[in-house]
Amino acid sequence: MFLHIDAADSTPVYDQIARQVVFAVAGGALAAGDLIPSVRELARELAVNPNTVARAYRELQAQGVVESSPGVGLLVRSGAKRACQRARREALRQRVSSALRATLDAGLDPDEAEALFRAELDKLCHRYQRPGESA
Amino acid sequence: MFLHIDAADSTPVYDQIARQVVFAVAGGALAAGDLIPSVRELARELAVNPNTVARAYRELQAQGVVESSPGVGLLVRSGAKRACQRARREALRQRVSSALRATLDAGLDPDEAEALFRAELDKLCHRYQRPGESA
Amino acid sequence: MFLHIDAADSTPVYDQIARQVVFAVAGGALAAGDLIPSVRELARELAVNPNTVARAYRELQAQGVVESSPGVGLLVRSGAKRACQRARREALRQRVSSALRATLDAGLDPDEAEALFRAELDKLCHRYQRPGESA
Amino acid sequence: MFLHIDAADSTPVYDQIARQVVFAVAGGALAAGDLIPSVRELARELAVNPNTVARAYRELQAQGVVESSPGVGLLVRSGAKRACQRARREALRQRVSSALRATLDAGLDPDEAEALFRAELDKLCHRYQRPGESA
DNA sequence: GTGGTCTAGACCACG
DNA sequence: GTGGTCTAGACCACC
Repeated sequence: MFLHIDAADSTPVYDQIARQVVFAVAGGALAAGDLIPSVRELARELAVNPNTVARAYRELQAQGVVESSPGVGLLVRSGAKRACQRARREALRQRVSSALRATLDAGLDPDEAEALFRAELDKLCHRYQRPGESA
Repeated sequence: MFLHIDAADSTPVYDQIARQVVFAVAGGALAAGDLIPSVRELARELAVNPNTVARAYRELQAQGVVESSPGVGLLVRSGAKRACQRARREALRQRVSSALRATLDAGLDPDEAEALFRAELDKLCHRYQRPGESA
Repeated sequence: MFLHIDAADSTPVYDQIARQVVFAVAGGALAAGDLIPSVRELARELAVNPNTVARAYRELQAQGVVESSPGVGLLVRSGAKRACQRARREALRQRVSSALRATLDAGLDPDEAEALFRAELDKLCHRYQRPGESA
Repeated sequence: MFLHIDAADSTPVYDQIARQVVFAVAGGALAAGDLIPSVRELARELAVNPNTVARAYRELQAQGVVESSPGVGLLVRSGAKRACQRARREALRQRVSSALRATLDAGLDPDEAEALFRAELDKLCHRYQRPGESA
């Protein structure tokens, strides 16, 4: 399963679920017409309250990412991919922007902000790309 | 006054106040022994409830940033500067790190993350440094 | 319920609540994973304002004794017991130490301090152990 | 001067002053008819607000420990010594008693309370009586 | 139902 | 004047 809940994250669980579904559609892991996991199944897998999953799904329906097919489940809508990519881009942009704003507000100059950014990026890349993996 | 409340910010008002005091101490705007603004005065200036300011100040006391001098006010503690600088650095580091993690989790590769970062940094710098100002 | 408020005690109500929860964890009356009484419930039982209980609980969270499970309640954290025992021991030690220091500062010699201590201990033990109960 | 202010002590400064005068009378450091330091002089020595000293002296007058001699100052009253000794005894008794009560309330049994007491007494005696000093 | 934030206003202790 | 405590009640997010 492509979903994971981060208890340390301050964003609500239902938001984490909805966001990850959007990102999965944006990245192609979920394609138009695909069935997403049932509320009960996902709730069991993630060990969260079914109401929480249901709320995430409700928001995804409201955003037009999925649609209900009675008796079948929730399907990824045909036009959803492009919208999800836009949403993903915007969400990331906002997050990066606000982190930068906080940094500059705190009195660091752009060079220091950049150094901070590079240090963190290097740290994180070691998790995604083991040294020597990609020549 | 060095404090401003951002109503759009989802972080609680009392947290914004406490954080900005910590940053002011880290940056030297407030030095050891300085009296910070009184609860009532700051509440009036920021147009918030005195209890909200009091809560921010209570947390600053708990963190050891300020200490109460009964009948006088709250004073910046002598050893606070270094701790505040550490706290500021760590807060910024965490924020940048989590923004980057979200970016990479979403499937962007490091180059795309960097491009995103640069674009936002350039946007923000125009607020801090008018074009052509510094060669 | 294991909690009681002593109105005659000059220590704040929220402190009495927090301390008693710490002591309950230290003594095993509350175990890791246990749900502590809800803010509203405890406020009703003790006949104090919910905000007062909330403040006690906030401090317990800050101390790492309990953690919030959104929509569920406050749970005793897994590692809390040992820390609570340490905190309890230290609190008692400080109190005894300061009473003794005051006694010696006042000019009583150690033997007089000891006599005073024994007299009070005997007085108090009669509340905990009826005369003749234990040889 | 026999007075010292402990900033770490949570009891108010004026209380510390008044108490120490009472203890000085009880111990004979101040005798009936002695003049206690003037408000201004003591305030300067202790580096506290004159109002604070004045308040301490007001309480001492109310308790009948000192009396005003217009144009001269405040004198220790003739009958004060015995009352001060009683007050000192009672203050210490209460403090020891409340420390013991807290200890027993916390679940320690009398033997543990005694062990705690002895440990602290030994610690403190090393400050008052250097090893080998009194055989 | 849960906790979390905020407002409003009273009262007290200290200087 | 200062901070500290407590009450009362509103609104929100989450489950």
